[in-house]
Amino acid sequence: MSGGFDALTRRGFVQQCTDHDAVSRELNDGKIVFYVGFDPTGRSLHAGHLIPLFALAHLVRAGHTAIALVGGGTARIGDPSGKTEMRRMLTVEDIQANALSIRGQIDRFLSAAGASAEIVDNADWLADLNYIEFLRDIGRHFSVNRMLSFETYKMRLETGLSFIEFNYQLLQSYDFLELYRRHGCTLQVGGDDQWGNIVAGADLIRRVEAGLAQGLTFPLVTRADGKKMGKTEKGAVFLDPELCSPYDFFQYWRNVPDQDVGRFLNLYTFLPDDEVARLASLRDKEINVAKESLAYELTRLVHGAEQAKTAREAARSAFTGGAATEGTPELILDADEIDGPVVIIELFVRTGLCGSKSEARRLFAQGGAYVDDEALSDPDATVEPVRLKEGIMLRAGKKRYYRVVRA
RNA sequence: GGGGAGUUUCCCGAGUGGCCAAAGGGGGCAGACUGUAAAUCUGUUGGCAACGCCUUCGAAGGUUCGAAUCCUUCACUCCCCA
Repeated sequence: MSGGFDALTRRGFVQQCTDHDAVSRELNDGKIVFYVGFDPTGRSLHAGHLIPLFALAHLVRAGHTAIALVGGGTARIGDPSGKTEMRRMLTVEDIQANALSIRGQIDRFLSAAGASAEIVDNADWLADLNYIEFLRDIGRHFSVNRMLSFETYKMRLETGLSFIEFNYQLLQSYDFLELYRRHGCTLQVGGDDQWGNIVAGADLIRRVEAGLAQGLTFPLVTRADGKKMGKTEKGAVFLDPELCSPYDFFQYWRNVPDQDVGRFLNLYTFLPDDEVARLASLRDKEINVAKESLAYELTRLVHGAEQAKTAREAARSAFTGGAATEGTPELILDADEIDGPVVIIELFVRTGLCGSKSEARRLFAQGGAYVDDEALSDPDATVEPVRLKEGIMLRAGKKRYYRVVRA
């Protein structure tokens, strides 16, 4: 197995390298140990973490050994890179719980992707560090002058940077050193916002161990329409099905801007190059086929083939006229809470289709409320209990569906 | 430690005693157009038992017929000096 670097390049994963020649040689012809870090600042990974996960899988498939580092130690500090404000501090318990669930997600994704990685937590070596020793052994290698010149700190110097966050780079560099020592890890990969931290780590290894380590970053993916990648009105596109249902996950990718389709197929699927090229060349209406493939492939990797098929079918039937039943979110009403006609506005609110009754009234007034594909305008409209037994399909606007049934 | 500026509805940002549920922009939602895309145009955007009522302008008090706007204390943020 080889050609790891070429594969990454071809697919658009390479943004910057510390030493292009060395990195490409090692990844193409050698077998190395590399690592990528994930911060457990939330309970679930989200769309933004997919790039490192895919890159990791590509490299493992090419014969390299991967370490996925969960930053249970560094999460206690917060990475200022690319941020405008300090993050809310999390409790140690939260971080541990997050770390646990993120480990599971990494495992699940990688096995679906036909790869594997050793998962480590930097809390193991950071949590009990001795401050004085750390300053003497590690801190002395860092120049404040040089750190301040890094782009990642520029923004924060405008708005304010606390000392604790300023230390983040030292800790991440120390991680790299620690993995170099323990596992012979000679490459760190990560998003381009991590460039400064990665370079600092490679420097530290050179200074302390006289060793040679490299770094490689991925582009920070943006959308052609300028919307934030992996963000919807409701929040981030999480991998956890409880935070973002497989259907919503599927729909997010199904609705990506045209211009992004080719690039995303390369980054977010393992479809072979020629298939990607074929799909990416589709135009106009046809491009919807490509979008569906993108959404299906990615949903399959994250949620499994069953969920992916269900989501695809639900989406298809929802948008080709007939309202879907499977895969559409469903609200089940207890029989004993129904004792007469039910006001439909209430149902829009209960299902979460509308955030409040006022919002629901507005929806009705603007002609965006449907029950079983019939537009409703009367805000006082009700449904008979008999009909609820069969189940009714609520719809808000063109894309949001919810099924309501009486138990 | 000293001095200064600030904290407004999802975000940015106006508003300095009644005409303020609070300008404008962004975002969101809905409608038209479409390809479940983009762009564009229109409407809408605190809540409710809704021509009225209730809650909101960092927190708590106070002045006033009446406060986002004035006073007091507290919290947090930023800037300058040490």
